[in-house]
Amino acid sequence: MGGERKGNVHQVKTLQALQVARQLLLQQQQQQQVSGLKSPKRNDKQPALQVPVSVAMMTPQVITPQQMQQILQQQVLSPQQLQVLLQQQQALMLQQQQLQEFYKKQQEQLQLQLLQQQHAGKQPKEQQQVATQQLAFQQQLLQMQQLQQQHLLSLQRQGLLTIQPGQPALPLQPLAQGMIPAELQQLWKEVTSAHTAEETTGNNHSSLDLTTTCVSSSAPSKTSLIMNPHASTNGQLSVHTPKRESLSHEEHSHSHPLYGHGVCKWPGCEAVCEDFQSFLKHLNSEHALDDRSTAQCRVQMQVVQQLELQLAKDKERLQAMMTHLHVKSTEPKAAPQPLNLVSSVTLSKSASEASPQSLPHTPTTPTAPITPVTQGPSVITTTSMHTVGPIRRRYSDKYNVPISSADIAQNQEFYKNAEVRPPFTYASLIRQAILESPEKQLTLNEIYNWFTRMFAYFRRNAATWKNAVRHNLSLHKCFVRVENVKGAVWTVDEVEFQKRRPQKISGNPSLIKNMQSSHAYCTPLNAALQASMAENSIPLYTTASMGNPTLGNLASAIREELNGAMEHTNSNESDSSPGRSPMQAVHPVHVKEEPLDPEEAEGPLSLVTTANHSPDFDHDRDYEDEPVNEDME
DNA sequence: AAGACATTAAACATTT
DNA sequence: CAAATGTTTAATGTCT
Repeated sequence: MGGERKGNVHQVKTLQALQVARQLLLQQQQQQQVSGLKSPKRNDKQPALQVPVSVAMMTPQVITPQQMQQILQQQVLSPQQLQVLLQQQQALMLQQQQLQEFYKKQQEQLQLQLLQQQHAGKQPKEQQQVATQQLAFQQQLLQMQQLQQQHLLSLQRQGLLTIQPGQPALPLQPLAQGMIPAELQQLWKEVTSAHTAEETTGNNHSSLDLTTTCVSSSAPSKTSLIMNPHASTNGQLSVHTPKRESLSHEEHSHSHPLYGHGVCKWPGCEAVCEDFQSFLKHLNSEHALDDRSTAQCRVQMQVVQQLELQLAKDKERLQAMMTHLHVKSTEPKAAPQPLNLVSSVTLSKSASEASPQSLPHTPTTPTAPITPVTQGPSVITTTSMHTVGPIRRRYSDKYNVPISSADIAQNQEFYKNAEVRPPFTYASLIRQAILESPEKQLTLNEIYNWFTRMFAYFRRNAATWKNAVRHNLSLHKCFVRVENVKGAVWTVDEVEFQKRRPQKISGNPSLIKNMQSSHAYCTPLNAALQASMAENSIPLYTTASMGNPTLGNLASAIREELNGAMEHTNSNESDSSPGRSPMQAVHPVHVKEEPLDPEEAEGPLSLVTTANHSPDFDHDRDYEDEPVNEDME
């Protein structure tokens, strides 16, 4: 039964550092989330409550803030994404405000009527009638709001969120506590019941009352998640009017969360209230517990929920990252301690076990001698370095586990900074370097640069690995040297390259899988990718064309849905969506069939050359200047 | 246990 | 000539 992974304080903190925006909304929850943790899964030896704490402590020690930042920036949410999110929210707020104003007027009139009637005789029945009228307005308003919300949600989804059907809003309570006064808590409950039900279940509108009508609906087609962002599953705002009966209008407002700096903090309302009294007055009059407020509240809840989900995911991811990093090397340079492989063990649980002291010495971890790996079907690809190819399995992977790396981008970043030997063969790396270049050809020196740029590990022992690179270039037929005006450049003969792959990795399906996942998206992009895919996919599949990318997307979409990971969509190409059947290997598009003799044919590369892949990246260029390496050896 | 590959190291050969 | 590039050969390890 598990409780998903629990959030960890430290993670939250880290996130905050980077994402100030989110912080605002999350602050409250964060504290409560910690306390809200329950059922600490099996933690080896610590009491449940300690878990989060211990983890919190560990982080800072293990990873430097800079590192974390880098990681977070790339992985979790790009600043752009954040901005988008923020903007959207703001937009929503504005809209709400406008609507409110409009609505306010309407209401005022009604209120007047109400008052009159009340005056006459406090007849609840009459009120009800009036209320009915109000409902008409409210209904409209709600509809509009819902539409807005839906829009927002869909946007969010596109940009960075996925709401998991299976994951009911995390800690609801905290949420309520954090920002909703007592009276609203009731409201919350009401809403929640229906809300959660729908969130989790899908749509059962059974409980809807007024507004429900328009919104929601649309059976969430999983496939559409990615492809049609508009059909947002969560879009269903399932408005079920809480016809709440009695609410304690006695807001024990001590320090009201809705009041601050002399302004009403009700979403979309910024009414200025001189003092607390006037605020209360305002609150009662303008934000009485009516349908409008309810709707607003709901919206807010959604927002919060979204954020919470996001946070949860990010946390999880962060956890995985930390675990991963913790395992491999604590810090880029001089990593005396052999890192503990500990954590990696169970990603899911990582949190709990992330033992307290991240100190160098491995804690009594049970799973001592484990290789750093994740459990599931992990992948190796890297965003930019889409799949490098054959993995160099050596000491480590006896345990058949492929290599960790939840996120590609991660890896890349990771290798860039950590002096960890990349698990790929020289040949693969060289090929990767070449294919990544706009011209698909590099001079030896450029290859060197790529190595040093992409891998911290290769910033040492230059003589050694450079020799290896040279050796590989000469040794393997797949690398073809092409004379050039100002020298010679190296290119890759994909056919040749593939020729020798077969027996190698064939055994590892997961790898294959991985590779492909990345294709789907970038297919059109550059041949390089395709080539890389081909490489992995092994000759066997080569021919099998996957035809429509739709499938790919679909598959990944579903996949995503399951995993619920998809925020970093923006990385132009590539995307790490694990999963995909091996048979869908995409075959290299331009690949020429016949292996020509590398001997005198300078054109072996014909396969690749064609691609005029977008020069989007010139990044290669800028490295020449910097002598980076050399120094050391 | 053998064979295929990788990685390293190093001797040479060629170019720049 | 020195350094950068390329080629080769060999020893050693890792897998399958």
